Amino acid sequence: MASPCKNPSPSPSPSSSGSSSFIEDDQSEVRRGPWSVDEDSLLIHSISVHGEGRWNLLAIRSGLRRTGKSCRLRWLNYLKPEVRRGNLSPQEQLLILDLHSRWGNRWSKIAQQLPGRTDNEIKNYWRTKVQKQAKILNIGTNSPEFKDIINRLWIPRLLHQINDSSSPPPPHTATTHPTPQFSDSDSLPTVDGNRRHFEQNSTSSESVEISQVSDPFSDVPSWNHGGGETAAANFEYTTGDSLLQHTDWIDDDDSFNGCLWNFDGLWQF
DNA sequence: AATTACCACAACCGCAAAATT
DNA sequence: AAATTTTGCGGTTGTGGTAAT
Repeated sequence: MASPCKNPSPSPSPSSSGSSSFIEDDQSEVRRGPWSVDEDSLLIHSISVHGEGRWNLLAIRSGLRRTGKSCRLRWLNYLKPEVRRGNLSPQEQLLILDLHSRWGNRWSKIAQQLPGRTDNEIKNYWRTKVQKQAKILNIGTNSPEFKDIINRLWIPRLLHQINDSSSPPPPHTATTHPTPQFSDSDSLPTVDGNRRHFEQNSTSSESVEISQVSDPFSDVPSWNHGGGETAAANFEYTTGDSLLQHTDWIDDDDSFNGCLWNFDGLWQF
């Protein structure tokens, strides 16, 4: 395949460089690879005149030597004014984790719940952040173990970040965070304007609470500097049906713990 | 300073469903 | 009703940028 590139405001004028990253055999061939500024302008103009849709026709009418498919993708994933760029907020990450637990790899469906985010972006997030960790831990993203990790470690950390950003730092004494219900819940995040919140499940017995015996984040910016004790051990997850206590597979396996600390990287947004 | 390894993500592909002719 | 075209989706890839060595 010809070569797209990480190019937030494409692009270094491929036509002038003769860059090898463009497949452009002759004047009649369709272009592939990164879009140039001129192409973007042309596409935007063409859409403003003809509107979205009928992408093949639009590609022809615009004079772009691109496939309709390529035009559509460029517009939807990059040029469309609503598209938001930049790091996913903790709230957005939380939502993605939750929705993926319900819907699996239904990226477009998940993206619909995150205004301005594209399915491609969410997919990339999942692959680069979530799947990577599963790979490091040598477990599948669908495995109960991995879901447990998400519930125990990832989500509390995101909640902590959200708390930090939305209110003054909580006291260091034990705090209780109301948390969304993940994975096993039928409740869906709801939209309140542009803000989202999670509806507590009607059955309070299923609501998830984190009782922080101590706050693993209060003193250190990242988790992996503590040594023997895992952060997981500092949480209890009450689900009503079960009290998720730290499991043997977490605490007994040093090599696993070593891997677990790789979660730190996930928070470096 | 040079090299290597890894990361992030834009853009591609194939396929299937939906819409149109 | 069948054929064709368009649209949308999920998976994958290639490469520039960056960090590590």
